Amino acid sequence: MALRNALLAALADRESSGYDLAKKFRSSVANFWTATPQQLYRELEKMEAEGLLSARLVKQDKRPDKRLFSVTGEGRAALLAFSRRSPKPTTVRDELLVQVEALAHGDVASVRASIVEHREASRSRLKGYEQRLRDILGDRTDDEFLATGNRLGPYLTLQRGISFERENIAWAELALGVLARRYPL
Amino acid sequence: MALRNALLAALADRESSGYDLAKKFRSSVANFWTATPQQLYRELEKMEAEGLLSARLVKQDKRPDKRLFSVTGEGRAALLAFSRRSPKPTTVRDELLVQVEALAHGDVASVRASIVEHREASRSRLKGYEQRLRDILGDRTDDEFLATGNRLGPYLTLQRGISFERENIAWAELALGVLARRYPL
DNA sequence: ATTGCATAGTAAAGAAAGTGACTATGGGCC
DNA sequence: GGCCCATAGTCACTTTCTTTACTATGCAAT
Repeated sequence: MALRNALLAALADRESSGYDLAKKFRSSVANFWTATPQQLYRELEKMEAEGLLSARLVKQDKRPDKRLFSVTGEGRAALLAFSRRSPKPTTVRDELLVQVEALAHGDVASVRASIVEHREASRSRLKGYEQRLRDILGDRTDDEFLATGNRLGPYLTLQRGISFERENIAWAELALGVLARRYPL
Repeated sequence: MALRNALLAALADRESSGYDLAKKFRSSVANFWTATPQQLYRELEKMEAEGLLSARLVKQDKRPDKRLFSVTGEGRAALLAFSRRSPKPTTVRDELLVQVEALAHGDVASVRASIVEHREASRSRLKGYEQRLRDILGDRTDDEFLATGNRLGPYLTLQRGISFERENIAWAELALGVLARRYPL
């Protein structure tokens, strides 16, 4: 009931295929909503059946045909209605932090390795977000963009993604420092 | 397959009832893992059936009887095995950010109100975490605690919760500032 | 006297999500 | 020629989660 809205939000800007959306969910939407490609394809079918989306088949020469989805009037109405509802509280699922919580009952060396992995993944996502931010800004400063730009929503969610990843990295450094001190190699 | 580990982590420290766990998941574990009471009761049953937990009935005078769960040897082994697995990537579900992403297609006044609500909820959780941190530290400084304390895991996850909520608040301020500028009341 | 809150749970349907395998085309690499 | 990668999906199965609605007890406030 909520993935739909993330899809409507993504499709409201541009017509896309399931494949395009899967990439977008992997690279940027994952910041605030995660979904697997299978989920997307399933949900897109349902939404088309319910009249929120319309689809058109595009034949391609050099690659497989694709279906491009776009938001219908009904879909736009649903998105507007969603924007008026009070959003559910954020939910987080972070297995690494479960491991850290149980540090005293687990394998410290292994958890330490997981923290390092996690930090590297955050660094890599952070780079992607920063690149994307530069793309949105173009040659404008943040301030010029905020005064006149027309992709405020994506700008704001991107900022949240950036600060989240920065905090992930800072936290990982803290945790590794603590572990180095208490559990020397 | 993963909620169990969060439960094992919570129970490894102290024997608890389902009700206790529900409170803990609401107030602190929610930082890195969310679960409803119904999920917990169901999972606890399964885990007891599989031998990861043992339960004992405690009769109470002034309130309903309760069942206290504790981790068995098998449960400890499962937790150790979990700590050695590579954790799945963090997943986030944040409806507010979906609304913000679709700002241009939604009701800005309503989204603004949601951001304010969200900020207040973060402030309140932040206060709770800071209190909990003071409880863990007692009269020690962070540094003394890190040198000798014995609840390092909870300390670290709490730090992550605190920085997360601080960033939520800072982001909300940013977003409200941007909206005030672009969509004056 | 009743309402509301905290404690302590249970039941069961239905929606959503995750997992793994599979089909197909074309391009580039070695 | 064989292999992997990117594109563009589909299918089936299973697990997990959410939602809604229940049962009970005792305390405190109005």
